[in-house]
Amino acid sequence: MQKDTLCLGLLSLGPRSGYEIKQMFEGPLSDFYSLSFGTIYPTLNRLQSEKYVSCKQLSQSKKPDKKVYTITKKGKDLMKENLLGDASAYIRSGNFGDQIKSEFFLLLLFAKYLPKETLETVLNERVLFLQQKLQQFKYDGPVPSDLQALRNEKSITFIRGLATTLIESGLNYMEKNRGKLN
Amino acid sequence: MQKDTLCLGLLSLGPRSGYEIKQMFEGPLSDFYSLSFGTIYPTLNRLQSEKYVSCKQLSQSKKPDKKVYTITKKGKDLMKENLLGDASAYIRSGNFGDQIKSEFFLLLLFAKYLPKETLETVLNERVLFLQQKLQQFKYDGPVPSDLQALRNEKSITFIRGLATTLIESGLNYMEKNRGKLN
DNA sequence: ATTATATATATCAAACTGATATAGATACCT
DNA sequence: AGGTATCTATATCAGTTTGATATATATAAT
Repeated sequence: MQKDTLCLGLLSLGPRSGYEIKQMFEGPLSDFYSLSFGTIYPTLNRLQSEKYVSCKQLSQSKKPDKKVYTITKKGKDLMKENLLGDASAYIRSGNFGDQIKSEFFLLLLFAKYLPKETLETVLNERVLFLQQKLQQFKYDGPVPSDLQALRNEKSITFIRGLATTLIESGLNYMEKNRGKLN
Repeated sequence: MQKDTLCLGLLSLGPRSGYEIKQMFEGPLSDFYSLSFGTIYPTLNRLQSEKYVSCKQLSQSKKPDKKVYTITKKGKDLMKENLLGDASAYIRSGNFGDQIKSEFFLLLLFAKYLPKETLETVLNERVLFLQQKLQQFKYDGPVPSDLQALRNEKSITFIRGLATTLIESGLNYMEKNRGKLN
């Protein structure tokens, strides 16, 4: 999915600044996709110059000003059109896997070259990390408005359930089988 | 993990050409990491000029010549040193998640903008893909030598078991809960 | 005061990808 | 015999993306 469609999609959930969009990519969304500032800011500027989003400079007390972007009618139309194109391209491409770069799995692959205690630490930290992730996905209390906007999406129920299931079965497997690595 | 360490690590499993390294990244390894030709070839050339690998031009019948790279003692030393550094950096970084770009999850997130039948196709194709992946990970018969080299690694038993568990629980969840997306 | 931290925007060198070019060899079709 | 397609194999590069850095405002802590 191109960055334009993704930014427009996130803005369709409510007006946001570039900084807030980045924050969405650092919460639970980070497990599925991410974009850096170097991509987000230029994209928003271009989308604005092409009238797909409008922009209001907002003064805040206790914080620096921010530029809040709102998706326009033209932007929503483009988003829907692109989304359809992306889905068709996804289907036609025949490539239904995710693009993954996993430092953890590479370290496991070359585990035999690592001291035993280093490997143990890597595994322990990964388990702790996954346990935290699991709590995040299960947590149902109040969250910042950026994340609440995501959470209001109907499909998020399905996605959170899937993430929870995957992490739980992964943790379970690791705790039962980590002995095989020694 | 830097590309140098990764290429050396793969060459430590046996001599390979750039094309064969790329093929390893297109098999089961693709689910954990990947590098493109544009990264692999320049890396191998540099590693050779710095004596971390040696290179033999090989004539083949029925196929074009290939350049087969073999890791040197100096290369193995660098690999082990880098691997230790990578593991320490991983632990210190505090970032234990994987970097993921998932077109599938983004399409799910914006599912409400997609026609019902498009969403159904996306889900059906993903399920078929995962079922194939599962068979690949479970398959224990003969494979090309590149993949056999990976399979001989002791840690692969753990990794294959983990991948199998994750895919199975994911498929199970999707088949039980996909109704929630309508 | 100084340091640290958080919010916020912006830019850019370095790295990486995806596409393309080139080329040898086989295989199939007409 | 010529044309097309496919697979193996190496190489390059424009365009994209990241990760780091710069700049600035404001609060909080030492």
